Amino acid sequence: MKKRAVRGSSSGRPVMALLDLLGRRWSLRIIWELRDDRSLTSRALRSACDEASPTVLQARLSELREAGFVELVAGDGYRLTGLGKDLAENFLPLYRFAERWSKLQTH
Amino acid sequence: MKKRAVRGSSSGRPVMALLDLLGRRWSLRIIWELRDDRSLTSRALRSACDEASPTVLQARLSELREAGFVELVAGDGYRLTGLGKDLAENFLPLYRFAERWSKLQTH
DNA sequence: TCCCATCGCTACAATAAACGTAGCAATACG
DNA sequence: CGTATTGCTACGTTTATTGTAGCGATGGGA
Repeated sequence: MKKRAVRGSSSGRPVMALLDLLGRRWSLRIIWELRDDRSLTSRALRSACDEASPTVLQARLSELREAGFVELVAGDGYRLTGLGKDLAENFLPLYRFAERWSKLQTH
Repeated sequence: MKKRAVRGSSSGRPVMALLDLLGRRWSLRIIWELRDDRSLTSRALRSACDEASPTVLQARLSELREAGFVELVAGDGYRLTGLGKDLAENFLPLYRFAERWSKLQTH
């Protein structure tokens, strides 16, 4: 029998916790959809995310809110916090890489 | 009845495909563990990844190899390709962010 | 007031992904 | 020959995600 954290892999070093949070389904996508100061209602976000299940979207939103990356503004929907924008900024090179990479993929 | 891709969310825009690949469990972690030209055997990688199941690790490795990010060098184990290093480079700001963020978390 | 649309969010059964353990074939070294 | 390692797979169990439906609350008209 092996002991395991609630959702392991984040034991110890700090980077792991973020990789663990972002390595869940739709986490990266949500941040992507909220980039550039976009604000989306829960349903608009669901549409943007390819009609993903509201169950898991709410779960991710809760986690991202608890982590301080996302906030819910009454009457305006979800959007990135200052910290969340900071995170998204750090994603920019990754997104640019994705563009280049996708050209290699479809060749 | 809704039609859905094999592992959806990557439909259409190119960035999605990468987010989809990296948004799977252990993907980000594997790249992290292979950073800085490290080369790890499958079992060493398993140890590094908190004894994750070899089933899923092999699956991720296959996907990452197919995507051209990781390669298996006979007698040396797994390591990042040139493209993989390029990807890892684009992760650097994210890792640095994680360090800062983790300090806010544990407060 | 009533109707109706929308909001954020949840229940719940069905399906897919990941886990944990064990072990295979291949290779290398004694 | 044995033994240890490599990459990798089988398979039953557990966990995560899906898909559909619907809740209570809120805001506008009519």
